[in-house]
Amino acid sequence: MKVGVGKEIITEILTLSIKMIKADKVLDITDLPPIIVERSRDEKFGDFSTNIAMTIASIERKKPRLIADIIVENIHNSLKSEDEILSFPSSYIDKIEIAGPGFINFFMSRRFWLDSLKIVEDQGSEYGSSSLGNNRRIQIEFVSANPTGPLHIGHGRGAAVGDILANIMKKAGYIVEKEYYINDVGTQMTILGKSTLIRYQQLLGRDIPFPEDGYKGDYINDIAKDIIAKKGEYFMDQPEGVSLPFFTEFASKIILDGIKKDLEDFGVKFDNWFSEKGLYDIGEVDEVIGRLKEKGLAYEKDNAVWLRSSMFGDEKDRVLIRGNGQHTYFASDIAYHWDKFKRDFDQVIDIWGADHHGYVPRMKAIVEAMGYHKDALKTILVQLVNLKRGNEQIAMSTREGKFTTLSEVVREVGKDAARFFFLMRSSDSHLDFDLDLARKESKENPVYYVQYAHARISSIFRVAREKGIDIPTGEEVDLDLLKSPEEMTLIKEILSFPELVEKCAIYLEPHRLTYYLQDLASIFHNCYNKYRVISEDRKLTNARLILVKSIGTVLKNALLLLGISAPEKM
RNA sequence: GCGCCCAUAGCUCAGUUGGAUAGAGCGACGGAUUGCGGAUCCGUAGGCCGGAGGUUCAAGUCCUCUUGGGCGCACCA
Repeated sequence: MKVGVGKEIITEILTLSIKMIKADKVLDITDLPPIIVERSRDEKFGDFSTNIAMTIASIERKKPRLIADIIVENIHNSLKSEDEILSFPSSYIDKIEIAGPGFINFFMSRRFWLDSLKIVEDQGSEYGSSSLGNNRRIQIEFVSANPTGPLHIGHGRGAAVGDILANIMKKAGYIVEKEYYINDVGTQMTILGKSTLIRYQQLLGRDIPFPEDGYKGDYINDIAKDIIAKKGEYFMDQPEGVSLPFFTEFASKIILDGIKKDLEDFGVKFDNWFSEKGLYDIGEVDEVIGRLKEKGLAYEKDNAVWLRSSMFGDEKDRVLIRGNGQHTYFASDIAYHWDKFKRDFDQVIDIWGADHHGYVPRMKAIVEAMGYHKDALKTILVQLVNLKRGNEQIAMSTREGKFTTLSEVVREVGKDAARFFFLMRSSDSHLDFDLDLARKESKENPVYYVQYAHARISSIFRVAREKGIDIPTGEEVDLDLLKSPEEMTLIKEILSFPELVEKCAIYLEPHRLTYYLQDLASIFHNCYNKYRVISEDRKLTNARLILVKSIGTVLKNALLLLGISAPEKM
């Protein structure tokens, strides 16, 4: 018997029914559209709905309600049939209605929901997993900030989105690799080295101006001091050809270590740190440009090498090697993505700040030029973050080196609140991050609200134990005692979790998780205030303990996906 | 000038990828506790989905135009 996701049951019976209708030639269905079953948006419309009658109607040019009638009648016959043609008991379906322009609405029985609830306990921490991904390999690349300064709050949002999406994709049955691409060559690195060198010289008393485009943050001074402590005045009279490479490497290493530390404190761990410099070292950039030339996709003009990206939907061709012989970042990005695809990922996902959106068509173009389907690369653009304290906006200026860093935010509000807040909006919406709200310990703060629900459940079990009530297992409990509409709503919400995880994975929209958690917590708190879990009625107590335990499991599993703690006490 | 994103309740935002009577949180107002955590709950008010056309059985959702905001348009990164 297949218990659980009701959609599967409904899809099965619809498929069977339509097959029979076709076979009996009751209806002439030449071109069957996909059968889509959805959770009904309103209780009045039952638990599951399908618009299949309408989609068939539009193809066959018949009346939708007529087709719905035929389908429903056939389903009734199947349900009544003595032959075991269905993989589930017919008592799982209470009622089927045709409504509106031709929707078919399915009302599931209490027995179906109560039976289904058991899978939550059976699966425990695995609950919510699915085989959607079929072990397909995907890579998610995110953050990838230049090692020229500490991560700021915008990187934090990207980090949260990437890390949590990775957790979701794993839960949905993908094999996921998280990667950070280190831009450790090029102009910005040179500027970093120069900035550090000049600070070094200034600290040692040389009166020289600081460059306009230099990195002005205090951290540069700190690094310069560090070099003085280790090397003294050695570099004061060295030629730039000697000192600059040292300063560049020294500074970038310290900054990168800082980035790693910040990410670790934020709960983000990468599987792979990929160096751009490494691409040059093994000659991959030149190799890929050579191949593109062979295929006629790159050409020389005006002393530079160009990619024929306009052939693939980009608005113009782009330079790969400049007239002065230097590669553009685009060149190494091509080599990098070529390398990614060589590593045999079924899907590559790049998460970028929205200010890079102009780059998307270019990258898609190159993926196609390399012979892959353009959807093999997906990009998520994360919009910017405004930091606020209550109603007051906190000014951020990266140019001047005064900006709120990720580590400052994490230190102030904690990792849990920060991760949750970054996921409170869809990625393509601007995000106002209210530091005051993130610290508040009341229901206004959604993180506390959700964690509180979990702590409250833990507390119920503490009390139960104190009263000598053993925590029951599903086998010995009569779930049929859960009769109130609020309890049914809770059960249905719990049972929609696997579906939610799949939706997050399919649409690459991890923010849905925080909305789900708030809904679930709210329904639980409501029910909690209305009914007592622990009462004189031992059987009812047991049934409710099972329900509450299942809610706790889902809250915990969802919080775990967010990388947020599920506290027993707060 | 061209391109991308956004516009939905006073505020901040969801909206099951085209479905039925558009939702939540916050804020406002009014209520709830001899018992499991009041760090909670319930109720009320609040809408021309920025505007105008179009596509179809059906549009907040898709197309065109338009208004306002954000961000990009280098042989920069």
